[in-house]
Amino acid sequence: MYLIEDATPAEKYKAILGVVKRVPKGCVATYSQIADIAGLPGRARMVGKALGATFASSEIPWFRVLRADGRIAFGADTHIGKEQAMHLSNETIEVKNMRVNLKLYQWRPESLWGDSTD
DNA sequence: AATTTGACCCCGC
DNA sequence: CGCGGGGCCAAAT
Repeated sequence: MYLIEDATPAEKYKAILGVVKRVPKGCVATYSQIADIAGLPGRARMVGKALGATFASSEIPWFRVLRADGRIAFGADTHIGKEQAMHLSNETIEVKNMRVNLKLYQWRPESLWGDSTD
């Protein structure tokens, strides 16, 4: 059986980016969540690495990835930070003080959450 | 080849 | 909310 853990770094990055692409418009995910879904639990940092390597690729919704507390990973005074906040706002995601309410916008993949009639 | 760095996270205090 | 400490691992020094 193929384990992503045994794959080359390049393959891991591809797996990570593949998950990021699946984050739906209007939703956000956290670095650790992406790592977890990609089959790489505990590798949140690698998600940042992967995104940085393919930075601003039009195919990848990098701006939908936030830190564990819902904060944007860049300062409010940085160009990239403002750009990310703008992208999110354009998707009707409310960004206050560089932070998003995960309770409201976090992506819930059905494969992991099952069909709860919450 | 050893050390540091980085779009991170979790725990305890 | 803030700090320190440990974990994580590929890439850059």
